[in-house]
Amino acid sequence: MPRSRATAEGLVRTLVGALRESGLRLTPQRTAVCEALARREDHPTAQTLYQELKPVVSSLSLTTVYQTLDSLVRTGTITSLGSAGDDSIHFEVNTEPHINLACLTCHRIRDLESAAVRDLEREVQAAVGSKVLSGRVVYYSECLETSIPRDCPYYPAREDAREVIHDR
Amino acid sequence: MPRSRATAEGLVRTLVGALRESGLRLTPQRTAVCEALARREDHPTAQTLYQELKPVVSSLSLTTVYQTLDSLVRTGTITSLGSAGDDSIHFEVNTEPHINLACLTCHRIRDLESAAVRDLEREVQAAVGSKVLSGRVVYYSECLETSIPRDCPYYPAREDAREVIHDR
DNA sequence: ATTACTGCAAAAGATTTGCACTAGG
DNA sequence: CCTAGTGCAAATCTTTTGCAGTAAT
Repeated sequence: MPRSRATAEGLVRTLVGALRESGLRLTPQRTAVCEALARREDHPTAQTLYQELKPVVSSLSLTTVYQTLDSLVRTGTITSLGSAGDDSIHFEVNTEPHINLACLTCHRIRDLESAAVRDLEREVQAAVGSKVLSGRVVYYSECLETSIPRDCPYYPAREDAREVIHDR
Repeated sequence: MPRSRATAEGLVRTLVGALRESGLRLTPQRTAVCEALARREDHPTAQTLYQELKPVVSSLSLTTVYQTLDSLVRTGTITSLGSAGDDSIHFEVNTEPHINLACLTCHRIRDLESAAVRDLEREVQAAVGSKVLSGRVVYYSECLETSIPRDCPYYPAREDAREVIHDR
């Protein structure tokens, strides 16, 4: 289900707000990154965001994308999911407890609703003295195993297919 | 709870056996990596294993450690947990469904029993058509938040202080 | 005005790869 | 034997850092 415009706009406000509240300055570059994050339905990497934004915001550097993502992670408004079989870090804007299913074929990540994950959060926090900052629940599925690549939920597994699929 | 000798020996057999059954040759280097994995109680990285084994098995290269770990992951006998706040990949020998709690201070990972995680496995497999190969449930806690480093559940970061210090 | 933020280029690291040699089976 | 496996060094690639110029507040 695609994210509604209203939701996306709310997200931008959340992200930008988080930065401002952290005492960080509101630059056009940072705003652009926040907007892209709110707009996208997938789990982009720094490179992905950079490639998307660079043509539009020519005064943008990869360094700033990394820096902004880092700041957002520290505010807790986005989450770092780690690798999805490729070797780059994917980010998650959906902070609701849920399952991430990473496809080792196309390196895309799908979100799954899950009641059990909500229990987990509680379980973990209860078991730990220190504060739990974030968590990730990632499962890996190998679409090639089906012998029918098309069975990959995100088929076709092309690197450039990212913008085509919206199954967040 | 330390791993009993009997368990550790069983583990070595499991790991070595998995390699053999994959049609891979049994070299002293691979055996050494399996033994180290079975012996350790933590979640080592390739570098950690290399540093531990190199003095003993001088004919060991980092390349081989990586290659062996990769093979083991593919057999499903060990799991890749991803980063723990440092930028290296930690491996998990315990394939039982459980929670991994990573400390962002010392970059070590603790295992937590969890009934909910077992439910998760089922939930995920049910929701997906393709085969789920592996999964990881990792939560991050920031011990520094307590302002008392000693509150880190893993403090002090003694024996493998190498893993502990580097804060990229 | 301050001084945080930015882009760029270089650095840092972790992991991978090419290759010729070595040794399992 | 035969070819998979190995070490080494170089290569890759992602993420980080140093620095001097630029702009948000």
